Amino acid sequence: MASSNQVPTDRQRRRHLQSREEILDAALDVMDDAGVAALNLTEVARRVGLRQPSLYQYFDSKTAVYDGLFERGMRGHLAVLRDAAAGVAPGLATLRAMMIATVRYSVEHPVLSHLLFTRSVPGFNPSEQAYRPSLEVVALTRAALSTAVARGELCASADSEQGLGLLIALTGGVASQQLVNDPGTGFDQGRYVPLIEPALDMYALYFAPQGGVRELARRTAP
Amino acid sequence: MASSNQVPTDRQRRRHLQSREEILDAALDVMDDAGVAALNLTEVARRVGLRQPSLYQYFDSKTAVYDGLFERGMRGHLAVLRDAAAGVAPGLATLRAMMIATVRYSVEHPVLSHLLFTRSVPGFNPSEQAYRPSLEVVALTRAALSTAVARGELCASADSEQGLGLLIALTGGVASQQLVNDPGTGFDQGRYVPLIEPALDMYALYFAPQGGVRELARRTAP
DNA sequence: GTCTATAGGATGATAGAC
DNA sequence: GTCTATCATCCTATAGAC
Repeated sequence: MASSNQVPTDRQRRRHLQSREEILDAALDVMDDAGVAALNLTEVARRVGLRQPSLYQYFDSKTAVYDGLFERGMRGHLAVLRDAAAGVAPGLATLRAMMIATVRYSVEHPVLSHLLFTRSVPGFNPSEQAYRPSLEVVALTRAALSTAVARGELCASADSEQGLGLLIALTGGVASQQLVNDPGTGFDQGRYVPLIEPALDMYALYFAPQGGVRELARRTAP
Repeated sequence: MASSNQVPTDRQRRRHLQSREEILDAALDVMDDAGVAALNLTEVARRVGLRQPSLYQYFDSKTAVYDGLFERGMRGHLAVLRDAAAGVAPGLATLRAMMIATVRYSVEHPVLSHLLFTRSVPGFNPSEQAYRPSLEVVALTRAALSTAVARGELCASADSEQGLGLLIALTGGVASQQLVNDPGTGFDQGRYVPLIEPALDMYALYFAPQGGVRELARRTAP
């Protein structure tokens, strides 16, 4: 009895975390209906079957809810990238799989990608912990670029800030165009999703290895 | 005296329109400080030297203010594109100038580009009139693509929905990366702005005309 | 942990005097 | 056209009972 109401049991801890996740689910629903910047704790509480003040047992503030979603989104993105990379050969094939996975993740989680990849919520800045997974995402991408160069699939200049920046710009550009111009459509039906493959071809051509097309063009120039 | 308080004079009309523009200026300032979704009519009125209810002489609602800004942004974008196209040769050089102008416009007007190119304001949808200039933007871009093909600077497949989509994705991707990852930095200092040139090179290489590098690579393949 | 009650603000929009 | 006054909400967050 000494510690019965002092230290929570594992079971209590699990239930608490489970409730947090349910609240985050509801918050996602609300934002999906009303817009990312229109998160409303009263509506979240209603959907989860609680009164609004009860949410403060699970989150210290509205910003903390945003932060929880941000962390969930970043972890999710990292997870699908790892999955994508695990299923294919290293190097260029991995880059391709990662780009496709990122566009798919963005299209299938429009609210999260708005929160992750834009500055659409006025007061909100993610905590260091919530942001951390994205460092791993960048590290994975750099590693895949480096491997593609080592395997002779891309020229050395691809493994640079410029090469990384162009890849990210292409990926984000395709995903953003799909979300803005064809919202509500899934990955398989999206009108702009098919731009992924030519975008990747374009990238691979531009960073073709030495002896590739650019070198050929230079050598055969008049 | 018969019509003195019925039909406004030209001078009155001009002053009215001028006040509208001042209100839009103040609204831009507010959004620049607090975020695009945090537009606040009381603060706008304060900055323009009026009381909040007086704004309703110039705009029917808060949404109408957003719409006025949207139209201004679209007209501005169209104007810089026309300027950019007017100063260079037709075809590929025009495409290059238009892409640079678009990234510059986005970086120099971050609030407007957020409003124009994302869905960051929950309830807001632009009116047909406000949206109209963007149709002209697309028409200009298509024309430049078509001209570049006709001049033999790009292969025929560039003048397609795919060619247009890739160009827009590249442009928006670079601009978006600059705004998200390096906000507050100008066009000339932006760390991601220099991606424009390689992005254009990448595009031109991918859609190189027949007899260009891709054709060469095919012919000299083992 | 959940509730009721409420503090404490902010905000969009309208009515009506001047 | 501009103002004061005010309506009508809506929302985050806290206090304290159970």
